[in-house]
Amino acid sequence: MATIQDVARDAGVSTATVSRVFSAPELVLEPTRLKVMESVTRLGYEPNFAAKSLRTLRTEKILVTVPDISNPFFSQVIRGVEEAALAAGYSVLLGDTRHEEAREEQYAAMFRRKEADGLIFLGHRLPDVLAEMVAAKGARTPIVNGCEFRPGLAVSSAHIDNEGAAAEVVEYLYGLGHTRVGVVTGPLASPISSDRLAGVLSAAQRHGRTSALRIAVGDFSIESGVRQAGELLDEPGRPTAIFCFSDEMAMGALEAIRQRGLRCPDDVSLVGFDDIRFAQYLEPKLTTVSQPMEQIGHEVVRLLLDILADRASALQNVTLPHRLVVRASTGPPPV
Amino acid sequence: MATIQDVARDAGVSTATVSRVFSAPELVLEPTRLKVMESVTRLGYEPNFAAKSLRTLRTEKILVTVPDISNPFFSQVIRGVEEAALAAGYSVLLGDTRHEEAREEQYAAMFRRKEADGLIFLGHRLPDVLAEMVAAKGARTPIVNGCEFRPGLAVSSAHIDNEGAAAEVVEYLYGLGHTRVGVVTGPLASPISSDRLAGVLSAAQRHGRTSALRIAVGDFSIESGVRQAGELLDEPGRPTAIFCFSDEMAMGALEAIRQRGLRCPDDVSLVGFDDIRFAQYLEPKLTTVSQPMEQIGHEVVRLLLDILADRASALQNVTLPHRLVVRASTGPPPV
DNA sequence: GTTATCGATGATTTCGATTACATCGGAGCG
DNA sequence: CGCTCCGATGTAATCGAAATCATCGATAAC
Repeated sequence: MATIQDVARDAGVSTATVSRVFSAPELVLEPTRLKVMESVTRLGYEPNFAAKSLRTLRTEKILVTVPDISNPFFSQVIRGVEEAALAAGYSVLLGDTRHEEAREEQYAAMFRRKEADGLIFLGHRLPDVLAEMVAAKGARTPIVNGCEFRPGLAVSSAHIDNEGAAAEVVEYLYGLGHTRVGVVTGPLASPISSDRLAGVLSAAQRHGRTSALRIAVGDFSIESGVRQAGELLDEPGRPTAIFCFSDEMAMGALEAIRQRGLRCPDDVSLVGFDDIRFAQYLEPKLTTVSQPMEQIGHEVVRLLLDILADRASALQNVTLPHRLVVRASTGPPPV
Repeated sequence: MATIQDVARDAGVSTATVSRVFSAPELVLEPTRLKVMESVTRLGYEPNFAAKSLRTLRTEKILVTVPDISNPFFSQVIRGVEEAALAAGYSVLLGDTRHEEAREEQYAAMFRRKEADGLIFLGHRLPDVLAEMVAAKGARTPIVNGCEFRPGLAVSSAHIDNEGAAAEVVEYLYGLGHTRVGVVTGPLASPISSDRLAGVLSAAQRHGRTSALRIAVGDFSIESGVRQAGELLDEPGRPTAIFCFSDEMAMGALEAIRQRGLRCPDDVSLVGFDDIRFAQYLEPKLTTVSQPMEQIGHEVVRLLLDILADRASALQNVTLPHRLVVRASTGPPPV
């Protein structure tokens, strides 16, 4: 592959001029520019990325870590990230952490090695080395959190009002006449789960129905939905409505409901969370909380670009709008 | 951030020794190594990636382009790619092309700029600039194709026997007694679709039932499944079985079946393709062709690593095993 | 005892671009 | 007419690590 020297020699100019043709064309005379461009195309020159990066200390890459790329919720967020990043001239380095701390740290090391200009993490944990960076550089650290919001982390973030959304769901179920509500949460270590649970509890409290709540802890997977919803259904005083903290778990719950010969929503109402593309094609179509997944992706990139461009002075924790989408999986409780 | 010079000074050795501690520790005496390592940890040194990359001409990155990351089939393949790449010390640069040629070319340029050591593309198109590289360097070009197989492209690939699998499905349906079979394909420009269609046609021919076939062209999306399957169902002489070339389209077909008050499999049998995680949680559970998605990801990385390590002399087109998974969405035709 | 050999380490060049600074010729001004 | 200034371009330092080649002391061989 031709280098900038080859082009300079071929065009009879200095390397500085060739460089300027790319990075500041207004500084070079049109005839010179054309001469250079001709050599560029003839030799098939492309600036070497590593050399440029070494000199400028910029990689034009964003590292995105995600707990599970095969989860449609995350892959949709990633899609938004990718789109916004590309539009701003950045490309996306993907890290699937598989919920494992070891991998999170592996990617943290990549970031420290300056393999990316910024980091977007969609999980809830921030490896220690990165927490140190944040502690040292504060709001100027190019690290942003997506989907989750944990105040202690001291990084900017974009997410929905998880607590409010969950409360809304419970209010909605109470409004339909349900009293015994089962909840399948995600791992409680993540704010995404604990915030939603807080919303559930506060709604239950408002209605004095805390004791009629049944809580089961899942892990956002379909299988845990089958299992945990199944346990709720098998308890005496079966809930007439189940609220799962992800659509995937709701798919599992639907399976558990069917396995027991029950019908949804006639015997058990079901609510999911996320509104992944498949939610509206389930049978029955799933009532769920819609999250603006691509928008979260866009927003999180915007926050990061602000930091990278030194436009961000303070932390920003952006709350994006959610929406309860009522479909066919919910109805009044059986009489 | 500390540089190699800082460490060398701090440890009282030359930069060469520090470098060796990382890249060839067996060449340096244990006491020296420990002394260096101590400085490394004290200063929090991490080798600068761009500098290393410039010198070695390697990026330890694999660029993966995919037509749609939010498609569970692709995200599962990506998962396999990511895993295998990480295990080999590579990280993954993700490119979502959204089926758009412009984006494919944008990523092709990245590859030419040497932002990645190798390219895995999961679509069916190879941008011209890359085709030129392949033409020039032959089987040593670090470009590999996943999921699809187009002989003309002259790159190694990993995929299933799409033609055989599709033929198998049709044979299975004929075996159940179906005679009028509808097929919803993907875009015929991609071998993934045309190969499967070829399989369908050859099976139909063997049974002399070509004229009873109904073909509709979809685009792999749920919505196109609803639409195209709907059209097949509305034609006179409604098919008693529908074969969709993706599970997502089968989900759409299921919706179309329900919209018409028909039941699956009693009135219409349904077969999908891919066996995405959700297939077995649909109602009815979907009969489909299982593709080893993560394995395709692993294999494609292996092929690429072979090329990068200069172990690959000839093109390899690896066919991985598929499996027809019979579930509840298929049965004998109505009497 | 001299020399070839080898293992450990250091000095220096190199990778390919960016960029601060230098240069040079011509326009503008008094 | 001479000086300043400016626009266009060139020169050369620089980014941080890797790798080649040089060095030096010690050991082994004869």
